[in-house]
Amino acid sequence: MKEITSQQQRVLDCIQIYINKTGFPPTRADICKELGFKSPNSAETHLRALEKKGFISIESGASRGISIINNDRNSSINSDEYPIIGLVAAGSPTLAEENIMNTINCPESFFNSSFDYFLKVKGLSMKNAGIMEDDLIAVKKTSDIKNGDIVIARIDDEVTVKFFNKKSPKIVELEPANEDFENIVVNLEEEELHIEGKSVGLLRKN
Amino acid sequence: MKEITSQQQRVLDCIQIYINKTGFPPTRADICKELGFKSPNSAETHLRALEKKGFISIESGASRGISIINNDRNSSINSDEYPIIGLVAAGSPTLAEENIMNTINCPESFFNSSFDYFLKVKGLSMKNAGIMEDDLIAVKKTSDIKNGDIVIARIDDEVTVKFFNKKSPKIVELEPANEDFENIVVNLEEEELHIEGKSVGLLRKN
DNA sequence: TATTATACTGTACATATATTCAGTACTATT
DNA sequence: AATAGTACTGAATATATGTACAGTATAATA
Repeated sequence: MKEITSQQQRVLDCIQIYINKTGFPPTRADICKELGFKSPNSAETHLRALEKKGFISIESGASRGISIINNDRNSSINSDEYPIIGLVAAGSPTLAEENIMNTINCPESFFNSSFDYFLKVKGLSMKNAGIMEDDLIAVKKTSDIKNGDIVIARIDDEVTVKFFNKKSPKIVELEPANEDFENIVVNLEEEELHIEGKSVGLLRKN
Repeated sequence: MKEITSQQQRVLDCIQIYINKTGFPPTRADICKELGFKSPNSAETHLRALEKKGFISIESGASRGISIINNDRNSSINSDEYPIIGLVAAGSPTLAEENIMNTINCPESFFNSSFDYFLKVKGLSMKNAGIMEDDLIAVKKTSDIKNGDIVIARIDDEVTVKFFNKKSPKIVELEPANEDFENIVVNLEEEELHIEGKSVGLLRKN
């Protein structure tokens, strides 16, 4: 699979959004309208490029004959198989194979936002937020974090799940939801804080 | 919602199968080809009937503008659609249409056990068990209950989610997981206790 | 330097498609 | 007996749509 360009990604996203919204794929004209193109051939050439690269298939002659090819090898965006990663005290929750305990088949639009993997929770530091040991948190890899979000944070090799609270441009507090645990105060000038992502959902099996 | 006729059901199934196969809805001609009709108007009239009865929506003027309206009742094909039922204080959590708030597409083997519906939780009586307001509990309709199971219990018209604890052949205690709530002691000789099912999993969107 | 890929505008046209109209026939309901 | 719904055939047509052709421009590659 070749690389996708940013414009081609825009077109691909546009198709997916259109299908989600209407239930059927867009025409060339629909894509032009969504993305501001003035010629249907602009959409056409992008579609042919996406087809050539294997991202979509186009039924020749048929109207709205575009379908998105699910290729889970490529991005985690189109995949229905989501990995479960164990929250180990030391080390970043990477998608490296040795950290993947299992996978779960799950619709892409299962939670309100897309997500990248499930994190298996250790400990009870977020107990009062209803996050218990062995719960699976749906994690979206993003740096778009607001105060009050439940984030997966890493300081050096220590990974934790906490509430995010930016007190000042320099100070971030990571707040547990359990009276037995203390706030973690991070001075961004002294320590490196990595936000691996945020929680967009939770799954529990019992 | 009116009743569907057998021919209309065939057309509806045909549309669903076509979408599953190709990724986009069929044309009138496609439906004719699949079902052996000789005139596109045969498909057209069935489509209009299905639209009138609320099974599909048709985008006027658009080609392939058919989309199936999600109605879990009509799910011979989509066995992965589970209803969400609101936990109302009064009344049994039935699958009657008026109680279904929404549906979720979910693999059948998503939790460790099969289940029948999602129950949307009201209140915080199971807070310490990690069950928060608006969480969705995956409920399996069963009477195979052990002590310690989280059950959906009904006494008269009152429905609650609690831990199940059979103290004696006559006495069942329904125990909340929140110090602000009291145990419900049920004397089976005096009151009727209906166990609607038990929790086999939990889903939270945030 | 020539070639290829990307990224568009603009026009044109064959055909794919929705949709209407005119019929026929059967069934159930009022 | 009249009306409405179902279940079709068959033909006609406006328009929705895919797709080719003719350009322009930029960037990267061989």
